[in-house]
Amino acid sequence: MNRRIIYEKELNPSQLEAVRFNRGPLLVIAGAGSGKTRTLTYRVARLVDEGVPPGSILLLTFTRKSAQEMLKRAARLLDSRCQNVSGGTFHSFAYAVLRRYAFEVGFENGFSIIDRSDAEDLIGMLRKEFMGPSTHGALPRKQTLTNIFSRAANKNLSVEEIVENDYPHFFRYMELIHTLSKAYRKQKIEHRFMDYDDLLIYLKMLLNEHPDIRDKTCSTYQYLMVDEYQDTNKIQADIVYLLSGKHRNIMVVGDDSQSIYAFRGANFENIMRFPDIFPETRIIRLEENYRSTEPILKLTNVIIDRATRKYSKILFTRKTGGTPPLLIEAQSENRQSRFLIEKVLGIHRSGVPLNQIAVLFRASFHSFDLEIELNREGIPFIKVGGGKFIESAHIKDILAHLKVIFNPYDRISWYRILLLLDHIGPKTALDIYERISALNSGCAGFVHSSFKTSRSQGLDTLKRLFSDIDAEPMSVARLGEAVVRYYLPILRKKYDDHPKRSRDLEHLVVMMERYEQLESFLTDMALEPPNTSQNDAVFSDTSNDERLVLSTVHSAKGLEWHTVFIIWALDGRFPSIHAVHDEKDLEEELRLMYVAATRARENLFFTYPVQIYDRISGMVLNRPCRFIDNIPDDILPKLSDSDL
DNA sequence: CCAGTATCCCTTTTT
DNA sequence: GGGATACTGG
Repeated sequence: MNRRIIYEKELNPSQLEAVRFNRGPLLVIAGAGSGKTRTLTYRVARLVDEGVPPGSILLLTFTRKSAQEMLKRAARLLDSRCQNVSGGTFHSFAYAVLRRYAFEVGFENGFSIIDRSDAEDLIGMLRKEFMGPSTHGALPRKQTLTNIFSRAANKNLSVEEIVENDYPHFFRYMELIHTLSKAYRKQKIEHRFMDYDDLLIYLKMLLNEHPDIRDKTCSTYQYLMVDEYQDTNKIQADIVYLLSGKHRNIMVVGDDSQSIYAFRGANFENIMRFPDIFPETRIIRLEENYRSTEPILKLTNVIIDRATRKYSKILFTRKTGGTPPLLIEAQSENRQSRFLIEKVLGIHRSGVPLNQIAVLFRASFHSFDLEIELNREGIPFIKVGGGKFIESAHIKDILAHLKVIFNPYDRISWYRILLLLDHIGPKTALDIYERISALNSGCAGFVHSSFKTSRSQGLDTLKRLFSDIDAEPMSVARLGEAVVRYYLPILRKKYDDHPKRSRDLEHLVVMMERYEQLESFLTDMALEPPNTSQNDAVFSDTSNDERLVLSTVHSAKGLEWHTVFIIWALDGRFPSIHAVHDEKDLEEELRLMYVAATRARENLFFTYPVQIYDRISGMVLNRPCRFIDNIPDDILPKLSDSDL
């Protein structure tokens, strides 16, 4: 049933203008809590309402979850047609397009996506290969190399430029780094791998070099909308430009003050320069904040006021009253945790559900002590961000087996699963892979060969696994079960904490139940890995389960809670010690703090332990975060936990 | 050539 | 306090 939407009643004038905007480029500068999502959903609904075919609308967002959420909301506003709007991340969109046109970008036989750690493994193998005795130990580690290559790709710069600017101390190995970069590129092509960056690079290339495909794509997607535009990078901006084609119906929404992904190449200049690239751009500002009370907004305005470059906008709210934020000095880390727990329990008792309270922090490990205390007190919580689940070795082991089943020439994964076996080291593993590759008959080649390893019991078991799997067709989840069954003995031998880890494996199998194709499971694991760490949190889509939320600030983007605690508001932690020497990095930390603080509706607390010795820097950290230091008491009152 | 032990490193944030 | 790398003995 088609609900009749009365746009002018449900939206404020600025939102309404954006929603009614029809054709051409539109830039919406949307302050925190100003109804950005609302504006996007209403615009989707309005377009569909007026007869635009849903399939011709493309909504690009930062996570696929937020795209789905918006389309669901639009469907609730109007009707189910909105669910047919195309939505997703740049990466998932790129994947969808490239799968269709793989041939045109030189991947005649398709490709698979490798995630960050796969890329590191591959680069690590090459690094070992190319490392001579003279460069022993001095070459950047594999993570650093991966970083360099990825930055170059995302910023559209050469590897040389990145090394020169960001890693000058490695400049003398430039030649070798360059060789490695080329070798990495070659390996990826040979093995039909694309990393995250490649998805964007090849999409851009495709659109650039194939005008016919570009025209076709542009006419398919007549209306483009991009959310979180402040966190796009150069290639993404180029892609947006190419996609806007002749129709130039491109709406981008963002807040330059909330740009927090520069470390992965995002450039908030994209949003600043948008009107230069599309000179006929209409700019709309959303400045009314519907989220936070006045005292909170007053503080966040002070925080962001210290940023140097931004679109000017002044947020205001009509939510007067409310308590001012509070800065609390705790005597130790543990006292910080205990203060927080007490406060949480108090607020909870006064009627606020636990899932409406969030604890935010700069880096994932900042919550360790708190997690221990929460467990001790039996307070249920969910931790978001930090990417633990998919990163853990046992999960990667299982995925490696599945990847080999999907692509028997996946060198990284073969290497990984062979190394798990007794008496097989790097050399033997590579030899075996070479054989499999030369035989060119997939897993069967492996199953039916004999290898001259003296003690090859492990190999026989592995062969049996693959031949069992080959014998009968199984569902994705059954496949997972078979691999887990095979892997369990290895797990027990490898880890003392195997009970906990084997529960993770069971969860993984449950997740697999949702998939019909192994390929789509593996793609999702690479493109949209579960964001929460371990435990059953992964599956509970029920948003009303009662758990305290622990989250990195990055993962909290776009969300809001009744009460927000920002812990470790200690200079050197937040802002991170690594950022304090660089003007630009520091400003990003400032924006990060702004994002954190603007998540709060009613209550906002900052806490920091008064004195901490930092091992890494060898420094004593004893100042509160500089972004909230020296703020007048009437805006940010201060308190010590020893006073309580 | 593998496996076990010593040593050093660094520890953001994520598609 | 952990993970990756380097070294050494079997």
